[in-house]
Amino acid sequence: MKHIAESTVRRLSLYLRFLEDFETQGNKTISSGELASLGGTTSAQVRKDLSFFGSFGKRGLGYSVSALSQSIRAILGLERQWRVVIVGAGKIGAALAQYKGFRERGFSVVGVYDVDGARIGRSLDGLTVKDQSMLEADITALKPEMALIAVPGEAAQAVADRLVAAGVHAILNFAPAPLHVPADVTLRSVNMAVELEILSYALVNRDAV
Amino acid sequence: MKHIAESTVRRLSLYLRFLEDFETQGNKTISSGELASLGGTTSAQVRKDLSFFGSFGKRGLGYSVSALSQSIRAILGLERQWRVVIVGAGKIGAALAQYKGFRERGFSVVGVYDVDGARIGRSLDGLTVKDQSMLEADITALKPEMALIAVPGEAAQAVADRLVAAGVHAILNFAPAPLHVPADVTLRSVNMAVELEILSYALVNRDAV
DNA sequence: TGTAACTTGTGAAATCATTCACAAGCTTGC
DNA sequence: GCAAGCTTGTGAATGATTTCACAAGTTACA
Repeated sequence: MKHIAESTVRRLSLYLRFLEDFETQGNKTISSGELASLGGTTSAQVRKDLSFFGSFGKRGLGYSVSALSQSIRAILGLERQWRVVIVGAGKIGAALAQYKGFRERGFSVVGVYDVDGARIGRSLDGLTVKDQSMLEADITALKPEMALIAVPGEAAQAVADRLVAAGVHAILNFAPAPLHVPADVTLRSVNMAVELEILSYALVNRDAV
Repeated sequence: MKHIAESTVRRLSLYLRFLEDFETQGNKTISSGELASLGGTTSAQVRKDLSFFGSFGKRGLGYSVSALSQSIRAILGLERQWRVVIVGAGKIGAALAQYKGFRERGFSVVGVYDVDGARIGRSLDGLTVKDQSMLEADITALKPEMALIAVPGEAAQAVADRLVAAGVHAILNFAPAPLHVPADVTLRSVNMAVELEILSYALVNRDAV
């Protein structure tokens, strides 16, 4: 298949959320225009995004909410459970470990690790924080597909290297540091300070934005 | 000034981080190529990003690390302190309130609010969680420029409306819900589940990514 | 059955972002 | 002072993404 833009994948994930909300409200069908207004985009954008993957609607009627949800779940690979480990049990790591939204959407946290003795052994929503030295053995045994990095910036690259060596192919990095991984590993980073700085830019350049 | 792409602003924020690291290592100048390799981009991209704002380098030599840091800080509006309020003192809100990276970069958290009596009065790194009913009065008194929303999805739009009515012009939303704000308010959203779903897509479509 | 009102799917056009490629400028060393 | 070696700044070219605009399919209803 042709390469799909990240912006398209991100929007599909949002559409899925709206479809689920829409379904609980008892609606059976939805048009591209309705979906667009929920997500702050345009109906043409919605239709184009979906068209990369096939034809899901009925002309004159719109999309079946349940069928489209199902199709998007299949496209995104959400019909299965994904196992996730979290490295770093500080404030952010602990918050992520206890975040209900992950499990609801099929992401199951199977391990939380830290180097700090004061945190090891602590219980987070039924999960016990383990010593980081157990990371490799656990990855071998539990075969998590994804990892979240929530350690200080200085430690992040070393953690990423260990995760990659142990066989993890997808990493979501919350540490404020640029990470380098091999081409066959997917890496995404969330940097809260960068997000605030973009807001700062917008505030001081209001006319230009 | 011409409109600047968000991708450019985001990279500027990253460059600034690399420049600061680079400076603590005692380096005086840096070339666009070095800056690019730190950030996983190209030297042409770095030069183009900077060229939107002026001419900061010396041909044959590169950029003065300290002068460029300073220039980027000015561009991003980071030469001043920004006051931030956090609405929602659950796991995510509390983690954000205690995140050191914000204060280090000039973002000062001046208030944390919640509706839950069990959380009100709790102390987070010197800040006391207040009842959400005090939000408007505090915004009037403290004049925060930015707000972080870390409440459940269902409550997020109502919080956003109150923030906007009270005069906040920049919002960073961590709630998993689409928010609608007037055009003169800058809104950004961070949705962790979406990030994981993009990883999921990448894993099931490895060849296509 | 026929018509009016919708809505999709999609090439084509327009817009936006990145990469190329090179003239021009600065530094160093002889 | 001059040549060699770098590196910037930037138009032009390329590539990617979004928007436009409309033919074609569907429904509702008289």
